[in-house]
Amino acid sequence: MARTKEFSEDQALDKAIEIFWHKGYNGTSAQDLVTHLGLSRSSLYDTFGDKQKLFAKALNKYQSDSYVKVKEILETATNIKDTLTLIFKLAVVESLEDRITKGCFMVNSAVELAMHDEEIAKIVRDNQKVMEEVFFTAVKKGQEAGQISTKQEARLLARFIFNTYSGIRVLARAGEKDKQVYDDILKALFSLF
Amino acid sequence: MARTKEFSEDQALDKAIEIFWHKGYNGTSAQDLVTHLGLSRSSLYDTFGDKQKLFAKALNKYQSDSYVKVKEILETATNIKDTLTLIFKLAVVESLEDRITKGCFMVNSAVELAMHDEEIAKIVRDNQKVMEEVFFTAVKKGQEAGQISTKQEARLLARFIFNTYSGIRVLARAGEKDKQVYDDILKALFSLF
DNA sequence: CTAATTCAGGAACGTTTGTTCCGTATTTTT
DNA sequence: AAAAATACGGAACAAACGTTCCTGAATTAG
Repeated sequence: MARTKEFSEDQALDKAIEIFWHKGYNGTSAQDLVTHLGLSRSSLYDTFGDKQKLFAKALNKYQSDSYVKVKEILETATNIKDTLTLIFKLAVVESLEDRITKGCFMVNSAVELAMHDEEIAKIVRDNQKVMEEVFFTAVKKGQEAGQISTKQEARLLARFIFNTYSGIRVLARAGEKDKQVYDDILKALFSLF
Repeated sequence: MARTKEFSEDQALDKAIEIFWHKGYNGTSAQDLVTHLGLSRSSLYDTFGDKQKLFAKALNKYQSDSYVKVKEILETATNIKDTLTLIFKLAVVESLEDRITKGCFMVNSAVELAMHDEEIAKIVRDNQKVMEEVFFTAVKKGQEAGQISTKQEARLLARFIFNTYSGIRVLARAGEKDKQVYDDILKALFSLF
């Protein structure tokens, strides 16, 4: 029927994630998107609708990608406590290294947009729900295997893990570069397990 | 020499805190400021310079006000653990009640601007420093009085308190309305004390 | 009362914003 | 080969942006 797209929609979305992650929704202009995605304005609008729709699609992809990643890691883990430690240590390394996409795209979007955009708010809340569930399942498994203390309920620990993660990502976004600060937080978190 | 101002600069700043807190920096337009502060454009710019300067002044006032408040409460406290519990329970109530200025203005600003505005980044980092110090002093006092466990170092606990607070404020900003979620987080936090 | 000063309101500025439209190139189907 | 359909680049759009300037009113000092 017609010409084929010269770009991959998925790759374009990854580029959109990058620039929105770095600059936020309101901080990213249409020109920024054209430049960073390497598409013309028409292709961009023909493919994704408008800026808000593109943002929602990008955030959805980010949530899906990161969810699948964490879920897989935890489901194939033999020692839950060690694996959780690994996940958090990786988050710390990322926080200290990355110079562009600091923090967490989901946390940033929650703070900037959840109050003002119901579609984004729903993505954020859904992410929270499924992430809590992933942690919950993992903690439960860890408790049954005797790797995690049963002093606290699995639900409570799952929620606390998620909350601590959010805090760390804010810290990273604020530019905290002292590894000791992160390590203290991790030490405190894992003292509960 | 001349006419006196018809408005209080301090009250105007409080209004600026409100609107910036609610909408963020990039989400707040000059017209929003004029409308919400009740000043003319000229008065606004004559008094505060420009939007960025007004924001920085507003954030500075917010940090100063909230710092003084927490510091006073903790310094006059007879039981540190109970007082910390009270502070966090109040934060939860605010998170559940407030419909406008959800979350924490400092956390929101850190996420939105710290990477892109060095002046704001400095305010955020300074706030982090002094808040950690307030918590540190309080925890230390609590440990010496036997109100807080000495199983963890005071420095570590102070950092963890701050981090958990950030997380809670993100949760509130995301629109979490389930009190049980907040209570679980608080229960986990205080199980460390 | 006059002069000096600073106020407040609103028009106006040039930019930048997000979005649309048009002309052309390219590919696929008939 | 012709026709249909879509991608592309860039010009063009109105609206909103942050900021400045101009006007006249108000207040105080001399």
